[in-house]
Amino acid sequence: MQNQIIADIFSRFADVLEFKGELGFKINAYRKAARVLSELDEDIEKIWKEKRLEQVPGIGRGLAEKIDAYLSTGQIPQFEKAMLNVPGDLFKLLSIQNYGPKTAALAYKELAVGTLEDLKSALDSGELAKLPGMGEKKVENIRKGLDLLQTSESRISIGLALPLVDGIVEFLKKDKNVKKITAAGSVRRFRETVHDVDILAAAENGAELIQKFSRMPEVSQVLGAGETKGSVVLQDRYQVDLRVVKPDSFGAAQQYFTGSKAHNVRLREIAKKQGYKINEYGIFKGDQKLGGGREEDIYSLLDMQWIPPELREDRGEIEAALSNRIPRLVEREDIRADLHIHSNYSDGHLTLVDMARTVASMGYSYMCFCDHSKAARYANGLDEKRLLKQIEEIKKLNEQLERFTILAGCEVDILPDGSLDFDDSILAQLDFVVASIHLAFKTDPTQRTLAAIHNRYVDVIGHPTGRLLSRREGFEIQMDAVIKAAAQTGTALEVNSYWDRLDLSDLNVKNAVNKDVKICINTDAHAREHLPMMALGVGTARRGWAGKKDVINTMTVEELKQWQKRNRA
DNA sequence: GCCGTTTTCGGCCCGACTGTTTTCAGTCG
Repeated sequence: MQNQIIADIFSRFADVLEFKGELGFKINAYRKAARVLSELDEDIEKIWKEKRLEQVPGIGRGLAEKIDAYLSTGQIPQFEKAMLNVPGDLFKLLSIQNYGPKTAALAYKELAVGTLEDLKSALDSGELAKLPGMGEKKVENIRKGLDLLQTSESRISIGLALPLVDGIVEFLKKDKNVKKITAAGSVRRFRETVHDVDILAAAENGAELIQKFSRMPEVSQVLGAGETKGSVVLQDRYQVDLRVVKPDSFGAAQQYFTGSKAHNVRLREIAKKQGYKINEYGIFKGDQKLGGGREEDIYSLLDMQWIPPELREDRGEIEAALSNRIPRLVEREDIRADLHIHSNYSDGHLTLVDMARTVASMGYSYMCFCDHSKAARYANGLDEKRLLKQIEEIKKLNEQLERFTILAGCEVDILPDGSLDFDDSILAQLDFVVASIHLAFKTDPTQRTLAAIHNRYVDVIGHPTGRLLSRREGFEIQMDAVIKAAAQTGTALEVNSYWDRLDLSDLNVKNAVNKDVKICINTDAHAREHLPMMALGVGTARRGWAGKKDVINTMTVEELKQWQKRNRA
């Protein structure tokens, strides 16, 4: 798929246009096309061959011609030409806070600032300060922006951002001035990684609260602090923004600051057509404020369903809400079991009984131990003998339990030749089987996964793409083929909730659910503290439009056993 | 650049904060 490559080209071209001072609308057109392309589930090359490019939203005649040029010759002449007179490091330079396209263009023209090193020299020598419109503070802010770029995390995993938000919310909640407070932005939408953390509060005295916020002990830098908006850096790494509004605007502000930007733009266009105006203070007709205290006010006045935050990405949710087709998404409370949990039989930290007790205390009605198989030597994987011993121990534990069931399963390795690490005669003795790739990532992961899907005992493919958000791309696996095969056999695909995995991703979930493939949301917990990450997996599944019926671990244990018969019979 | 039950031309979301201004431009979300 060349979709992402072309999306990146358009996105870079938008930067170039911005640097050259082109019209904002044109720049937006490129950015929108880049976003649509990167989220498209169909191969752009196929669409191109079938001459359907202009049917893709955001692609018109001009961009279709550029895609055509790229796919036939590997080049876009306009882009090559436009690249000639821009700084080599333009894309890095533009990512510096407080150093926008206008300033970058001026510094390039006057001082030939083309790289991060050039910029640092121009700052140190005082040359930058001599440019028109530059003052002492502006220069200082650019220096801060450059420092921040080099020290801060560019994107934080949702698994790290959520606890950060919770901590700040708890701290600010103690202020009597605060009427309401909540996460907003991409954290509320449960994006897998976030650029910064947004918090929204309702209070009468905004300036006072923002002062308190900017003086929190973890704050290492204050980027701004006004009456409604404060922005700080925590521990030199994480940017956190706080917005404060009056209580009667809280709902409108929640809508506004939850985004996404693309979602909001669409919503405001619709509002405008209907004669309304939306901003962070409310929804208005003329000078009259019609609502804003509750987020539902906005959507209902526009004659559409309220949209869960996880769907607000302009991926079809607005059309669905206008025609009453927003699905009832899976919720954390729907999850009856965690079906991929490790014990100290392999590389988990707890004994079977200790882990089972903890899982049971979380309100689940059953669970499954899935320890590693023997090929996973680094993880103390189980051979046949130890696996059978574990099955026996689980049987005995079940005899002592009421109203909670432990399933005996395994996370069996998919070997480089596509076979599984245990024979079918062993797998047949298990209650539940997750099959995963842990080694030889470059050895034909697609064919190996397909082979595992076709094994009658495999219930779920574990972390199907193998990605680690902070460390590595997934292996090169053809998800469309995997989804198609899973649809045929009824095999489920895992949403692994571990903060660094979130695998499947939201878009892959959406594609799978569209093809009626079942999802299994698991924590892959190796320790007690991993269990609450179920919320991250549920958030990811919701972003993929998954409903309760799409998720197998919302079933009762009896229903699950019935479901397994589709293959095993 | 895209797009069209107001339009094939003329629209294209809306506001806060900062700094350097003396009424506003640049940046950001």
